Amino acid sequence: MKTAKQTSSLSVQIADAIRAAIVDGRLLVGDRLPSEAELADQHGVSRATVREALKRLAAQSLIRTERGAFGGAFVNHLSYEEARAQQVTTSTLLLGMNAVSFQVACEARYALERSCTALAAARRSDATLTTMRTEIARQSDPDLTDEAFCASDVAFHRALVDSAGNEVLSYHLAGSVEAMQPLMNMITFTQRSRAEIVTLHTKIADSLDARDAAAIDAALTALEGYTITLGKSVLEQRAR
Amino acid sequence: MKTAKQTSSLSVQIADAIRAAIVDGRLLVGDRLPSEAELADQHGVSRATVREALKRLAAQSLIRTERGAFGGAFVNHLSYEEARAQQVTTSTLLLGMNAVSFQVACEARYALERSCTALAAARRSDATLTTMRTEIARQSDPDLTDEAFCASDVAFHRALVDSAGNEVLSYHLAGSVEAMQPLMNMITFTQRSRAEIVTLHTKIADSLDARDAAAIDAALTALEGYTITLGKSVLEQRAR
DNA sequence: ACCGCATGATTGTCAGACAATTAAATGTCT
DNA sequence: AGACATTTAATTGTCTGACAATCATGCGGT
Repeated sequence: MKTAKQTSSLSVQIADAIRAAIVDGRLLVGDRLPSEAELADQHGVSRATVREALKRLAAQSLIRTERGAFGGAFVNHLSYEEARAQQVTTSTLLLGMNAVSFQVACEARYALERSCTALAAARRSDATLTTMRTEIARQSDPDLTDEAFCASDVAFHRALVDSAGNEVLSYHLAGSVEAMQPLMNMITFTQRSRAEIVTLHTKIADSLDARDAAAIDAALTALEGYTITLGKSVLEQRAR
Repeated sequence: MKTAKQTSSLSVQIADAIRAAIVDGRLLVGDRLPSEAELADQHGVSRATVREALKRLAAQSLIRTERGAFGGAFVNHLSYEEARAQQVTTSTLLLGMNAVSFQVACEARYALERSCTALAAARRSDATLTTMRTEIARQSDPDLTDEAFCASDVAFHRALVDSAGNEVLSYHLAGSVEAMQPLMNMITFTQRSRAEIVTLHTKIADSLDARDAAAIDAALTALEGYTITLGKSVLEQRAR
């Protein structure tokens, strides 16, 4: 795979060494790393270099640091929330930097979201259904700002994927849905388009209520088509 | 959203400020940030603090640094590869640290993978099909180590998701498949289980060749069931 | 025109210092 | 003895100043 990384900086090498120790279990969650001074000694570098290495790991939420006596760097417990936040940052930037067309992103997002329909139909709970109905009601308010409408849209889809009752699936899907938000925010929602979306959301909620996976699938596909249409019209308008 | 982060360290604050500038476009790909000395002046901190902030951003692949005259920190172009590598690191740790059951992880992974079947059936290319057939042939070699078998398995599924012809979808799916590898490595493949997997892989390739999305779906579901069975037997064996 | 070399800008690393924070140990009062 | 205040020691956060390594540029010599 990767051979000799010719000349990566010392701080990178140290960060890689510690990361490897965490990933393959030589350091467990909650373990305390040696103090910065000790690490500096062990690796034969200055404290500043060790600190840069630790900051790299902290940026990936692999470790957390506490100050004071008996403080130090601890292997962090990566929660679903933290992991999702990082995934969203990465995915958002990926979409923004690679000139991904709205259509391709949308296609991916809805293809992914449809992967929860079968499980959701089988396992749906009243809690997520209630959330979905609540968000639909909110989306029907004409005074809602575009931003709030988008946020409610995300909450609605989040509830849908949570209905599948699989945390790992929720993590992946919620991440991909949220990462799309900057692109979705390009769309200014007219009252007519909002009504159309609310209609489709209602269809999704009703189908989920009835445990009809195929109908959820169909409604999501319709939503995908409509969203792409909206995106195209925005692009055309912007061209002028 | 988040208001006053009471007492986050200066390096975190500076990293957040720069990250925000990148995410919402005030800094574009390829732009050069001010030198460390200038940033230190601007923010009224020492160079060491600025450096720690930059290392945090570098760890997320948001920037890259070059040495020498006219070097400095540049806003990085986040490639699909880099993004996927980060996603895999995060997801792998998430699975490892949260005592996710093999069954739940498997269920999520195959649910996600099935989201590419419709598009893959519609757009499949000879290139990906060839890759899949090649990997199947490799997997039929009885002398293959468990590790190599797993690697080939990943390559096979990677080719399947690439068949959908949507880079964004490939990024998400390949990431979730790869993140499962440490869990998959727990399974020691007997010759009989390898044969069963090769059979199902062949069915997937044949169905993709025939553009039969439903059949791919069914084969993936069968593979999911078989994998979970294997996982269970490993757990039982380990209990003794 | 070509080669080599100095030069300046910039990051990478180091050493040492001090401030801030925090848990534990110690002391003090009731 | 127990509650409360103080000291202490360990540790991270930050600063300062320095030097080494790297590299585009331009200058000078041939």
